[in-house]
Amino acid sequence: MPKRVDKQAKKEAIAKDAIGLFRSMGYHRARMADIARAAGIGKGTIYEYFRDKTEILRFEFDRYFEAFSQGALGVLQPDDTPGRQLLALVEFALTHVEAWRDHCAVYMDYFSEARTSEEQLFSLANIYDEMRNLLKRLIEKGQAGGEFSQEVDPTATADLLISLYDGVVLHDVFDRSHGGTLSGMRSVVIRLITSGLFSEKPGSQTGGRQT
Amino acid sequence: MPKRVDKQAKKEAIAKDAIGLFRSMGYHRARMADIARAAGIGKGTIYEYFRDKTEILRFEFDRYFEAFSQGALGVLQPDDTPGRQLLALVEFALTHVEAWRDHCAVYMDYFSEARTSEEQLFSLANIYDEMRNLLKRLIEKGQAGGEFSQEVDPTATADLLISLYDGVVLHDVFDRSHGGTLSGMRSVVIRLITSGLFSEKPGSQTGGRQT
Amino acid sequence: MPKRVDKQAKKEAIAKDAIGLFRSMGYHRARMADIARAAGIGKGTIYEYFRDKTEILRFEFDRYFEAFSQGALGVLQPDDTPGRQLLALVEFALTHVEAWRDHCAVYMDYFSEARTSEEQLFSLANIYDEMRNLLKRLIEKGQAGGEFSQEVDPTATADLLISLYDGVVLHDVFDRSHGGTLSGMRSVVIRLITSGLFSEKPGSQTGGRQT
Amino acid sequence: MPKRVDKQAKKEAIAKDAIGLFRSMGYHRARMADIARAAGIGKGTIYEYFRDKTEILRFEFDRYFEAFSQGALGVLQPDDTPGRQLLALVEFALTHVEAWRDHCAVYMDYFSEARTSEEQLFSLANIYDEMRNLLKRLIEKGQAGGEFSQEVDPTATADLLISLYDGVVLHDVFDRSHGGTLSGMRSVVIRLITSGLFSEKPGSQTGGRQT
DNA sequence: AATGAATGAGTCTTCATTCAT
DNA sequence: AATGAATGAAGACTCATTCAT
Repeated sequence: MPKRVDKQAKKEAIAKDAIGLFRSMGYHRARMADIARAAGIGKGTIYEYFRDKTEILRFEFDRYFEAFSQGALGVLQPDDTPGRQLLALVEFALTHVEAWRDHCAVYMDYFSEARTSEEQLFSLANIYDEMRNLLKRLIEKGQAGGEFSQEVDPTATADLLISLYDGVVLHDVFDRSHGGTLSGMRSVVIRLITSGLFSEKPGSQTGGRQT
Repeated sequence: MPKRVDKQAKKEAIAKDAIGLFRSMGYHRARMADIARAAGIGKGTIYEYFRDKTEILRFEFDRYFEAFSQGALGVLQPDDTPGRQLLALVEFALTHVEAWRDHCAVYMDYFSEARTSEEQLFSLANIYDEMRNLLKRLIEKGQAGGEFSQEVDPTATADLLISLYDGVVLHDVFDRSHGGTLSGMRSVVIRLITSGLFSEKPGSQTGGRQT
Repeated sequence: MPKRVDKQAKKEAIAKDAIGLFRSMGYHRARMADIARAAGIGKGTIYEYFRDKTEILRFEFDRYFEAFSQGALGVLQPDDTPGRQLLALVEFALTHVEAWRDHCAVYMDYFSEARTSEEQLFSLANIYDEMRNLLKRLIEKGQAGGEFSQEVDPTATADLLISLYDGVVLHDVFDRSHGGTLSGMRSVVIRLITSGLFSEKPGSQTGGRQT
Repeated sequence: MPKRVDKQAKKEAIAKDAIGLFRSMGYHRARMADIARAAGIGKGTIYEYFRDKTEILRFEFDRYFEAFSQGALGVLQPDDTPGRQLLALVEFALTHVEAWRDHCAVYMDYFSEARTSEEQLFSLANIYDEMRNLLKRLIEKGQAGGEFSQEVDPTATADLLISLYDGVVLHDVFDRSHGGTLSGMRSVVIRLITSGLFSEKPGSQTGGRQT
């Protein structure tokens, strides 16, 4: 039993070091030898813990998404209104990006790999579906209770929110120079979701949107 | 006396075929031989038009971003209010995604490559800066005129909108299965930006969650 | 007939430009495109005058060796003693190196290519044989007349002189930095051949060479 | 726990096999696959020991020159006269050519490569300088002691001797057919250096041709 | 369990040569 | 005769993976 734990711990340690390397030099540029060096082990040892290079990526992103799922469920207070729950989710999502910065930087590599992988080992579609359904139900409930606007399509909105999340992750990688766009972005996201960018009396303004 | 060829046209044709291939099999998986076959030319001929593999990617994304920049400026009616201009930009951005679907699918490969490229030939930062400034000025003008909410930070908002765009591009790739999430997303995006997801009288509800 | 002359002249012009290029960047590093550019013609045009790349090399070194042969014969005054004739040859050989500096710099490339060429198109062996025989006969005649030392083997001596020539050519390429070793070397070579490096009364000194 | 290998010994073994191959088929014609086969290893294994193809060449010629330097110093008996030392050096040099025949055959490839190499990693100039200085000092000492002729310039003479060596090396490659010109050449070289080719009383004869 | 030496399939890239114009 | 666009065979080099120790 203690051996098992050690194995699992070492596997996680290797993967963590690998992700750190992927972040700094990219998944494709990082060679197995680099990963081994970063993890302070021999090259062959990696294969005692991972079938191949992509499995390291998969392993870490399974953890990433698992943590996201768990965390998302954790912030949902059953007694809250759907609106509050949605905002809690958004809040959590941004926190998650901050807490998993290394992974976010590798997000594109992961997607890129996942998209063209021959074996459909990557469960991206599932993860998306899961999140989409969660959000969809939330929105529908909110619409039923009159809290959310009736005008939006729940599925499309769910997709939009996921896209927004993906975009924030993606964008954050490139604007590390800005010194972290995330902190400033939090309140804007909340504002956007609650009442949009326009000032209080939207009235006739929106009606005129040109085709 | 030698063979006459429109070099520019052929270069574009090769790159276009290459992007199509990158879309279907991914940038890294596509070998130069595949590109040559897809373009109906010999392997060596590619090098008559491109220095190396990455230059194909760069070339096409320069076109992509150039088209975006030009198109974005094109939809801005000087007489419109900032609000209308912003909505026009959003509208255009979504159209652009639809018109450049192949490129969008390769977006991640491009970013991934650009991020870790040794040569800093990729002008991603410039493009982001350009768009950010454009949006920022628009928002500031809108705030000055009372059309936009005073509560949001212009820079953060610009970042958010760019992120939203990137996210839509990124996400669209994976939900091709859905049969195009874009069409449904358009109205939601407009709604989100104009008045948020909540119904008209959100009042005090949101205040509770903001940490 | 005038056309013929033009062809021949152009062929020589191309080859000359090519040799200049070989000198500066080496035979292997110089591409046909470089040669064409240096000659101010199209890439394909080279093949109107030369079967392939090696033929340029061969053509120029045929000229080099032909000029050497002709020149060598030219300086041989039939009335001179073999000793004077030998010195005249040495004198000429050094002059030849100076006059064909470009070729000398490419000497190694030529030898290297000639040595491993599949087709035995290169007439190096013939040239060596010719020169060896010329020198050998000269030395034998000189020995018969008492002018040359009886102690040396004519064939070995002929080889030595050829080696000396090759060495001077080879060495000269690398010591361009010295500002031309050739001028200073002339008198030393003459001295070496006439009476060696030791002072007049060699007597017992040479006898003692160990092993 | 992993395989134990004497890296240095294996590196030398590979390089030795490679040089043998270069001798028979030339440096440029030998492909990495050929080298691998000759060394009885896999293609990739070469790169565990050498950065690239030229490094094999460099490595072996560093050894060649190092052995020459060491050997040359080894035959210099401090008590000997400069004349005897010079002859010992000549003797050694010819022995060295015989002992390093493979390398001599590749000499031209090496020079050719070294001359046009972009990286100035090849230390040919240094080696030449070192030998030139050694010889120069020797000659000067011999002149001071009256053993060598005062008429020759020490530097030019040193250059001449180096050239002679280079020439012998170079020439030997092409006359393998002769069944080894070296043995016969030894006595001629000694004779040449000690007292030239002419018989004892050259007197005024040489004076007439100079210039 | 751990290792790193060995491997060769795979990839990009080069460049002499051809040939349609 | 002249050209340069096109080509693909050839070659150097990479790197994930294996396996003997």
